Amino acid sequence: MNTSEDLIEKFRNRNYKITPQRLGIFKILEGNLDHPSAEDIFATIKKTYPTISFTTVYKTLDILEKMGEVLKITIDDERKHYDPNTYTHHHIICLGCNKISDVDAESVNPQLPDGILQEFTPSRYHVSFYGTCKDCLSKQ
Amino acid sequence: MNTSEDLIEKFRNRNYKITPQRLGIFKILEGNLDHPSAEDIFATIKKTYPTISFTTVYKTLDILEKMGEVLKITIDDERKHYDPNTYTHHHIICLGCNKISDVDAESVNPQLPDGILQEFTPSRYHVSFYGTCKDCLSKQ
DNA sequence: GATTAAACAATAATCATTTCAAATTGTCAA
DNA sequence: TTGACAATTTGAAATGATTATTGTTTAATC
Repeated sequence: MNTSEDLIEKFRNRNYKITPQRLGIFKILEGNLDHPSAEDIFATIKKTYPTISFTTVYKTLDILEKMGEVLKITIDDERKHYDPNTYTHHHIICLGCNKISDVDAESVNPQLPDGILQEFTPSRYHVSFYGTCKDCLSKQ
Repeated sequence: MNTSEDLIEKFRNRNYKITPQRLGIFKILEGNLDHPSAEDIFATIKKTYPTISFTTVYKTLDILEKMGEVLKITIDDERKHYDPNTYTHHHIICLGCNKISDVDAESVNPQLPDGILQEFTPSRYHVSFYGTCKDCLSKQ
């Protein structure tokens, strides 16, 4: 997973400018395991950078996604989430509170049947587990 | 997978009315393997039922989803898709043309690690394979 | 056929996301 | 260190998917 410094370096390599806004977003993403939505990130950065606009957040996330430095997760019906951990892994989402947690890739091992391989060339895959978390279970 | 008659029966059991519009939607879904979006379904039914409104399509799909008779698929960034095949299975999506195809469940067999099972009670899972289809591959 | 609750169509509202034009700001060379 | 320029930020407005509202119509039941 990238540190802010990694991302600064990678932005420089592509001649993208390092602005305080972008730096703030990098810091929020650094080591983040919470799978924040664009709105979450906007709300967080606004505390230290009150004038930042939503557009800037979206654009920066878009750049990061196109660079392959964050993953856009579409497991939630409501909104998209961003994940700075680009190493192959999977997710479990609680149907009660929508919290998303990580599942390591090694243990999960889905197989693609031979028939499909003649029609498609897969490049990656993602497993979404749906269920109920401990907290939501105890509330029921 | 449900036939129109199955859905009529299930609607009756819940005291939902059978209208020509709903019947039209049932027929479109019957045996459908194309994973249509709400817009696709709207466009199709409009040919035989030009006065139908978008709202009616959404509401009917919403009822069907809540009844568990169709699945709402969120694997496409752009819009949601509906799948009348509610038997556990998975999907492969072409990154070139966004076409979604089915993958049978038996062959795919993801495992959820023990550690996670103490935190979450999974109820279902879904695997999304991403790749390039034969057609798009030949175009490159 | 009359009654009534449910479903319809039309329209407006909402929500996440994108686009746009103008103002601002990093960057780099002088 | 400064100035120029292109990239970036901003705020507002647009978009596209989806949901809510509201009168009108209709399916189901008698």
